[in-house]
Amino acid sequence: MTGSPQHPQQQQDVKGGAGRDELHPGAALHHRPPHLGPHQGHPGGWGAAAASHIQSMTGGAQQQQQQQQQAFTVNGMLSPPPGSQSLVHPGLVRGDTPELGDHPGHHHHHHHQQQQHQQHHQQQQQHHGVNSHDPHSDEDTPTSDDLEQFAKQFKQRRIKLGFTQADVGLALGTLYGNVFSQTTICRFEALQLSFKNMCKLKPLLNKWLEEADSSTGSPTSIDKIAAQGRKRKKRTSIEVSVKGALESHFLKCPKPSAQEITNLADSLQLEKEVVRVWFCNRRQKEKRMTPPGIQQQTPDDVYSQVGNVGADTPPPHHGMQTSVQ
DNA sequence: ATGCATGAGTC
DNA sequence: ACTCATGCATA
Repeated sequence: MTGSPQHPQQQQDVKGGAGRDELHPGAALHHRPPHLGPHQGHPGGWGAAAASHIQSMTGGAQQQQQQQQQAFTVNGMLSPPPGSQSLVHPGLVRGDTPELGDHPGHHHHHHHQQQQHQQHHQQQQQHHGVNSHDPHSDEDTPTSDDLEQFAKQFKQRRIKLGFTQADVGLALGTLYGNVFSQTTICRFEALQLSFKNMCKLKPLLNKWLEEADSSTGSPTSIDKIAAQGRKRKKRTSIEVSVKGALESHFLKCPKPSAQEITNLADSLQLEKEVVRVWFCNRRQKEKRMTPPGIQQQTPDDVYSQVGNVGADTPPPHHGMQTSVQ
């Protein structure tokens, strides 16, 4: 056995078809210190929402868009833990805006509605009177809507250019010195990062877009940074039944104490660390732009609920649907 | 595309 | 110990 560990890392990206060689960053590297914006203290829940669910397939320039849809109607009316900030569940419904960069000419909308609850404001700090509301400006802090637009456009162009998410990650390394994995790029496109994180990555990816666009067909020097030599714990696979139990507890108490965790771990026969990490990750998920529980409204669905219009459309339905794709 | 995991920075 | 950014490994 020769032992060829071939790993079919097939991505949904089409590469090679566009005759893509190594892209060459003729702009060399600008040393840009990765500093975070001093604003946004803690975007625990940015509670931003882009309400736009009028999906219309105009034309045929519609790229494949299949995102995750964790079907889990979470926190319908759970009791907020004392002392902790109440979980704001942004009823964020991602809508597809048919107007993308490839559609120059008509741009009409802008309905950014920042629904902020009792939480302290954490974003949208535009003063100094130096910035205007220009969605194309990369100077001011973008809004959730802008990020959505950008992410969509980014994915489209990336695919069009024949680059994979991994390629972009490496390219960013050559351009800025900051390499990113396929995972991060993927999450950016899927808006699965926190608002703050999205804002940080947007300029970089935007720059990459310009570069890739300018030097179309130009070669690049792929930098392969291999800094791998760590003993990473094997990924623990948690059974679905156990996951269900964890989720149930999460709904009750998203932040269990150490004792609770120990207790839970014992009940489920899992390591305490595993349980602790699970809760941490679960909390992070809630804070993403596309929080679990949201369901994308497909054009078909809009007809299924038209019989409910006219009222306030109360969402007191707490059903668990296990539909993941 | 996503689940589990690591580590730096905070509280 | 938690949050937050990020990624390896895996489905």
